[in-house]
Amino acid sequence: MTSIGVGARSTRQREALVHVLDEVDGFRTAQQLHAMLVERGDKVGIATVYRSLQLLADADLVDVIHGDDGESSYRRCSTRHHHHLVCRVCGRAVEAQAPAVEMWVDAMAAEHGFSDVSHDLEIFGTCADCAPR
Amino acid sequence: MTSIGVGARSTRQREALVHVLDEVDGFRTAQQLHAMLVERGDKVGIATVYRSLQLLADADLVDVIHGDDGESSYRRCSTRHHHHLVCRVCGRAVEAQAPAVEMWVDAMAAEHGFSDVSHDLEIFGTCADCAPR
DNA sequence: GAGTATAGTGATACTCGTTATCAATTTGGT
DNA sequence: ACCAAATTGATAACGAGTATCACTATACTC
Repeated sequence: MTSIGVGARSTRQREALVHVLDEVDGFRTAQQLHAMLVERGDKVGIATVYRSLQLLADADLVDVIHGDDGESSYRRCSTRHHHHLVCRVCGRAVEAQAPAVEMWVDAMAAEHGFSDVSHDLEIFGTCADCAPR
Repeated sequence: MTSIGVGARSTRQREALVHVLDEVDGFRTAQQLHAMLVERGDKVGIATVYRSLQLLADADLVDVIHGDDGESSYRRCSTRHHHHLVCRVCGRAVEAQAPAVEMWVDAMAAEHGFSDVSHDLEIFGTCADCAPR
């Protein structure tokens, strides 16, 4: 059994990436994750990091957020639908569910005749640890 | 008085961009807007389009959304806080306000000790006109 | 355990959206 | 009209992410 997905092979590189993802509880960019792997002594190419992250994302094993600068950040998380409260400074994230939001979104979309609806809600702030005293 | 912001000069290029933005009610990428300007016969460099869009965005005169592919789209809109229901196909957007969401977000952030909180909520779907029959 | 089809890897070239550079031009105020 | 400062635009540069392709590792079969 692999931690990646059905039909995907278990390789040293993928295991290492999953291991690193499990070590942090915040969002990290592909480049940051690659740097962490190199620092740990795991030799993994940057292309493999991108490919594996895409696999994980497709399997809903990691969440992806798109920053204002267009760079994507990744984080291991639960598979059921949820939103994030993300620290702008350290990337630490808190998962949250909001049934009220889901309902409002669905009603909104239905009212305007939109189908095949999805949504994106991310909350950004500065966490207590990173706040200037 | 300029339509761009305080301290900014009113130039032919900026007026043309604002004009084009007013013509469409959906989100458009910088490249699409540039193409529209060229088609209209307005000679504007692509760099100026990017610079002007950034000015408008900083002045909260246009909204920006970041697609999954990292490309940004822009749309002229009201200055007060709101969310969007955006058609994936044609870019058409409906503005909406959701006090319930705002309240949930604030409560959520306070509960976890986050400060300086902002949020992003975009709803994507296929509008009635673009839906396959 | 050896053989093998095939998925995965990685160095690198490439794409493409966006930003920086900088000389030439335009604007707003005097 | 004059001038300082802002703006423009052609183009070079940048950077995240993807495609290429020869080589390697994995999983499966016998």
